[in-house]
Amino acid sequence: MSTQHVLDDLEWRGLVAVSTDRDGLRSALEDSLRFYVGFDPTAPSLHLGNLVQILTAKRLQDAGHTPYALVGGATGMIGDPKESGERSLNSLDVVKDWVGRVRSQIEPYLSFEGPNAATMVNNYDWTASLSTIDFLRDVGKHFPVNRMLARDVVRTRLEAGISYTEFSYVLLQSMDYLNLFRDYGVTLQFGGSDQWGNLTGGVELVRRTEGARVHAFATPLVTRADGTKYGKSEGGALWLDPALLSPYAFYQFWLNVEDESVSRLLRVFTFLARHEIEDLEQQTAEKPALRAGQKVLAEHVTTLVHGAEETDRIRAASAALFGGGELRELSPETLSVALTEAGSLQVARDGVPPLVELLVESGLCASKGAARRTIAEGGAYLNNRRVEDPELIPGEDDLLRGRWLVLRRGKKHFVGVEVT
RNA sequence: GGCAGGUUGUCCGAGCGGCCAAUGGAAGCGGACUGUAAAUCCGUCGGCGUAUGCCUACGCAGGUUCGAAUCCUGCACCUGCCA
Repeated sequence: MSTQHVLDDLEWRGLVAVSTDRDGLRSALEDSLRFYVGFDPTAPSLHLGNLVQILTAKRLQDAGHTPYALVGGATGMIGDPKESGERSLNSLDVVKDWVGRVRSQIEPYLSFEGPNAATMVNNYDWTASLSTIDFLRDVGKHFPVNRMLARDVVRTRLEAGISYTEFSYVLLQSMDYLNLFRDYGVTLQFGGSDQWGNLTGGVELVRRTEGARVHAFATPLVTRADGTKYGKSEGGALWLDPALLSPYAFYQFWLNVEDESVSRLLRVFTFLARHEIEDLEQQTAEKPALRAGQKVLAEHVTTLVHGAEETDRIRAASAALFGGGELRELSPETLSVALTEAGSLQVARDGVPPLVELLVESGLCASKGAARRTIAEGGAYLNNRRVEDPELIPGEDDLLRGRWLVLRRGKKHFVGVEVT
């Protein structure tokens, strides 16, 4: 696909935060190799952070390498230790359900045909029937506890407490690498940088048991320019499942990315060529107000995740709502598409409630108290005009095209009300 | 096992009998400025309510008191020191 070394491309995109022996990795990637990346079903959907791994896998596949996408039916039953504290265990049924969902979220991005077709694997297959004795003898023996205790996550957790279950997680993931090496000849694993300890655990296990040198690298954590996590201000994780985060909200997230991060995110999340990205970077630097980078980023990633048709509708919706034009002049079709994308609710014509209640019912405000506050602060708008009377009941005159009301909280939260 | 200290709102962290829905910081939310950006400034920040009103809340369960986040008893968990 490209004459450029795939490692150069990954590094240029900032996707390699840390790796095992770089020269070794480089020469390993000269030939077609088999690699794997794992996803634990710890939620009903994957999120933005996982998308980095999925896209990185695709980049490697496009470069001629063979992907093994692992879904952690076993590791998901355990949960890897995170700094904030012990996880609560999920039942086998829940995990199985999530395995299916996660799996179907990964599949669209990889090719399952051709000489380097992808394979989906589930570590439950080689873990479920493993006996404790075999596990402790064959795997446990290779893990010095003093080394395990030295890991950052573990050290942090020693204060607050960590169960043996989570402490043992690294053994399971390392065993995955060993299995995939033995069964499929996999010689590269990558993951998020918070997985580095687990990645090297596998590399070391393969070295100790098979005497083979395999590779690993970690992608950086995707954060805001100031280092904080994305998703916080959006009121939740940035899910890929449209049922958990509407494609409209997904698109808006990208469109609102701060200038400082556009370049980095274009590199990580798009398949645009280097010169196209550099061009956008220049535009962003020269005329940031046009937000050329954000627009391309939003379109590209939304198309990738939710498809071109959906993206078209969202673009139309965004233009209608944020365009600054008179809402009354929008065609019925545009209005309907825009408000359906942004989110809407239906209300009976003879029972239109006062503004406070509309704000709550639409989900724009969490409670009546919050709605009153918003109105008092001047943050409530009907059809893009500020409304200061909490008891106002929208009438016939307020209806756009005879049936729509556009409710807005703050600068950019819209909800449509369809009066039927 | 003994001794000492801790457990407060989304998070951190004050309060130590009434003036406490609870100081302060962070996050969040709204406004101003701008570009649906960042930074900054201002406001707001448990629920219900037109209300000086009611309800829920300071680890859990009881008790003392006219009145408790604040005092007492028991329980759970955490931390430190000694075994």
